[in-house]
Amino acid sequence: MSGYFGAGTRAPESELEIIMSDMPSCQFESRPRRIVIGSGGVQADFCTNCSVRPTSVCSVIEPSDISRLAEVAVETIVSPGRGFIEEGAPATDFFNVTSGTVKLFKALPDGRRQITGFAAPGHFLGLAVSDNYAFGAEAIDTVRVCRFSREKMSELLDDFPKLERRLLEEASNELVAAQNQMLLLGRKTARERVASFLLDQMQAGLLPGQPPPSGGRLHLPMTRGDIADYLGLTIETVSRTLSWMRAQGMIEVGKGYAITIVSTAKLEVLAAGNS
Amino acid sequence: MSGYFGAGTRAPESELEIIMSDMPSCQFESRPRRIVIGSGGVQADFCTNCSVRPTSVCSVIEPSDISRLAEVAVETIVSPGRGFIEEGAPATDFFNVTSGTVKLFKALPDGRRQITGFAAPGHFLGLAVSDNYAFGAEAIDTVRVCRFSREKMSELLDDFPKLERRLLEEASNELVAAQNQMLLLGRKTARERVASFLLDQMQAGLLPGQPPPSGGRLHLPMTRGDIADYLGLTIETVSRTLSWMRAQGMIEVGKGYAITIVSTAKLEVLAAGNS
DNA sequence: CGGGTAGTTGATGGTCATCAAGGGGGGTGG
DNA sequence: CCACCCCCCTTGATGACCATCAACTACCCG
Repeated sequence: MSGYFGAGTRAPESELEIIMSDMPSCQFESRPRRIVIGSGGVQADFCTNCSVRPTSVCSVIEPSDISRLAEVAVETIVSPGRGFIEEGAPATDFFNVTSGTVKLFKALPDGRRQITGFAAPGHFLGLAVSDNYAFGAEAIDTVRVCRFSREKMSELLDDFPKLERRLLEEASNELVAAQNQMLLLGRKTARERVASFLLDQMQAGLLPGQPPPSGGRLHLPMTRGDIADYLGLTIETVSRTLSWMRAQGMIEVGKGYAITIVSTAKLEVLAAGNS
Repeated sequence: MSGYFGAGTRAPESELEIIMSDMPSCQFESRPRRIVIGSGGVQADFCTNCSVRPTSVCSVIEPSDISRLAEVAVETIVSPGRGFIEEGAPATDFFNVTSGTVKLFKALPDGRRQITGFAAPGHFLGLAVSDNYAFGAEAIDTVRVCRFSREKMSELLDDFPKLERRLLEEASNELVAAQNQMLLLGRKTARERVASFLLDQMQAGLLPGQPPPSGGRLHLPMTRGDIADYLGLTIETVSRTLSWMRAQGMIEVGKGYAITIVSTAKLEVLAAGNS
């Protein structure tokens, strides 16, 4: 319970904590400054009213047992650019994303970085057998997560076998995604990678949770740099490829983080591996 | 039970089946010709004497319940170059590798292939939520696998909660490996990739199961082509890189599939990301 | 208005893929 | 037994794709 979450003092019964952004850029070496606001008894409806419960691992807990869940969950707000899991640090907690988008990554000593995935609301984080986190996690926009201590989670697993099966399902899904990403990183060209990425993002938007399905219009929360680190490319190549796709009439690139997919068909041809 | 395993007739009580290599090269489109040799009642010691049980998921089943395991397991021999899981085919079975090495892969329509992992004895295959396999699997050398039908496996999971936890552990380990591989594929140079691969292979050799730990001497069962498809490179680049490492005094390249690691330290410097 | 971040576009170069040729080993059949 | 073939591997020559370096714009915030 000490360890990564640093030197802040926390009333054990608190139910909301905030990891503030106190530096302009994300220097991961610095510990996040945690500020606790609000404290008091645990609310019984804390989980009942959770917007992502239907789509998250928590859905397997019966309503009658929800209080058990609420007892061990600590809601945490992480501001944009803030890291809340440090690669290699002792793995003390599990997390469940309830809003916002998280990037998961691994890094080499010289700073090269690979984003291994983006975690949207409903996503469960921290599956690792080792005592240390195998990856880092950082908030892209403002993120809310439910935090569970490892011990408490272990107790929950003992009491709710369904939870374990659900986690296995979650892990299996991630494995499939990881295999797809390996194919992308190992064998696809830059154009194919970007096309695959855009289609995946559209797919993710159509799923439950997340903003409503809008006709080909994407609002990507991540920067070009994040996309590059996810696709194993550079910022420039991502930018150039998007420009090329726009010139081909496949997409429209709006201001900020908006991209509109004009021709899903053309992108699919690309993503499947034709130039 | 029909489906991928083709048109062979099998006595339901048989306990050993063989997937023969009946073609010089591995044409995956052809169904493996399955020949059943030996039949009769299930042996109680079938699993008790299994060499990989201590290191596989089966280890969580108590000796008193071992017969339950033996009832649903079908031992299968797959000859070199034979595929026994086809990407996209209905996922009817799970597998547990008991000897030999398996390559797991995904492919693009034009034939580009990415090997997502090698499965050594003790490895559990087939974790997928979907009704179809997300990857293909092919024997590198002569492989023995224990095959479990999906339904029977599901029953086992209901009866042995420990099994589920063990599978979750297995999946988590694979996820960590997949994340490492994404970092490798997305951000490492050819030299770094090959160095990482050699070190990983040495590590795998030191683990329980597998041949005994020998001083830096590796016997890689896979071809250069497999290594290339695993590392996202070409055969030529793998070959050139190995030659370069030999010239640097890092390794010795023996005949066949033997490689001796001379300087682990130099390889580690490389793998961590220095040129 | 100045500084910082994010993005786009251009010029150039390096890393690795591609094309090509040749050697060595294991299998089969004459 | 040797010729032949096929596969695997190695090494060389060339070129493409994408990274790197660099300049410029837009935007946000003080």
